[in-house]
Amino acid sequence: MELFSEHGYEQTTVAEIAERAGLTERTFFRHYSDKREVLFSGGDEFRDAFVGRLEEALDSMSALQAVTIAAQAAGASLEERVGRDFASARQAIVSVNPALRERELIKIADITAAMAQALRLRGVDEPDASMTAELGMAGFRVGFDRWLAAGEQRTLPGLIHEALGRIPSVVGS
Amino acid sequence: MELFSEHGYEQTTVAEIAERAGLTERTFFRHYSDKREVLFSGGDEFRDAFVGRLEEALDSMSALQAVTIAAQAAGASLEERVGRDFASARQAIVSVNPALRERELIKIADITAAMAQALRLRGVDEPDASMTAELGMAGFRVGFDRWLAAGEQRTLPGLIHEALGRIPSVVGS
DNA sequence: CAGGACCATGACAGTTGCTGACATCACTAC
DNA sequence: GTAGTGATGTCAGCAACTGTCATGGTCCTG
Repeated sequence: MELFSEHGYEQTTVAEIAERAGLTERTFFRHYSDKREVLFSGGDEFRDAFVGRLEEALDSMSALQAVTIAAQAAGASLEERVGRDFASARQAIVSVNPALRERELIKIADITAAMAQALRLRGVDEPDASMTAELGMAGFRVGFDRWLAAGEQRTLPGLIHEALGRIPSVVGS
Repeated sequence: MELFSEHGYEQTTVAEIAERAGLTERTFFRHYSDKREVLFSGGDEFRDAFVGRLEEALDSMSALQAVTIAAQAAGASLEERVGRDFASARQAIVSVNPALRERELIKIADITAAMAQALRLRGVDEPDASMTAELGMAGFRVGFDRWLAAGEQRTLPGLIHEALGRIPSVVGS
């Protein structure tokens, strides 16, 4: 994060990162599958928070409600684990770099696919399972973007809830 | 496509592609920004079909209806321009390769952002603009995936329409 | 405590994607 | 006919990534 903030992501070489960490370049690639992964290390916990909470919630409510709960839980987990300041600094680096955006998008897509699979296992048919998962993730993304907007005071789960709460009127109008 | 089908995407070098095309490797990179782009050459037309149709449709109907029309138009354009067989062969290569999936996802994300921007210019506020755009793209994706499923007979626009038509009941149940 | 089975790291060479710089050649405008 | 423009070739070079082998530490076991 230090090096990326100072010189930008592309201008920072893996050799420099390794040196700053007191490691060899070869060792870096043993810990991270590629250069981009340094910025995505907490991804597994995030996915597990998302999907795990979804599976729990599915016992007692509709699919979309459960997905909403899961998205909010993932947001709460993110807010607690890393905080808004870190998330904002990280996003400033990721959002301006196509290669990093791509990596972020595929992580999100994989979580969406995992949610759809969980819904299918609970008896939700296609295309409803995929659409519901996509809706939930759309709510997360829209809420997340607004959470990092300048001057925003609300909590991430609150913004996610608001985004998903807009669906009925978007559909109805 | 030939080389990728024979040896796989990663096992095919740019030098081989260039040689098969009777070009130099350097010339390849003058036509395509990177190795992945050979498989995404029609992307601009696709995006224009999507966003252009959305802007037209916004004059006479609700935002979600317009997005639905746009997604169906993009689907029709795709079906007509490349056909199901080619799309299927291409997807078989793209879907198994993370690097190619990433490229596909960022193209989709850019179109989604362009749709949200078009909606905002027509007076749709946030978060509704982003949510509507995300909904429309979700419908396209779900429809597209089913279009390529084995044994599927329906048209791509028809499947997109069906996917988006499921939203009210997903929300309501 | 000796010996061996690991596991993380270092060292090093090699491949491939991609870029900058310069030269060449065909074509067009005037 | 000449100058300009655009597409291509040539070449050198960087940086991301990988395979392979060596080294050193830790832990387990007899």
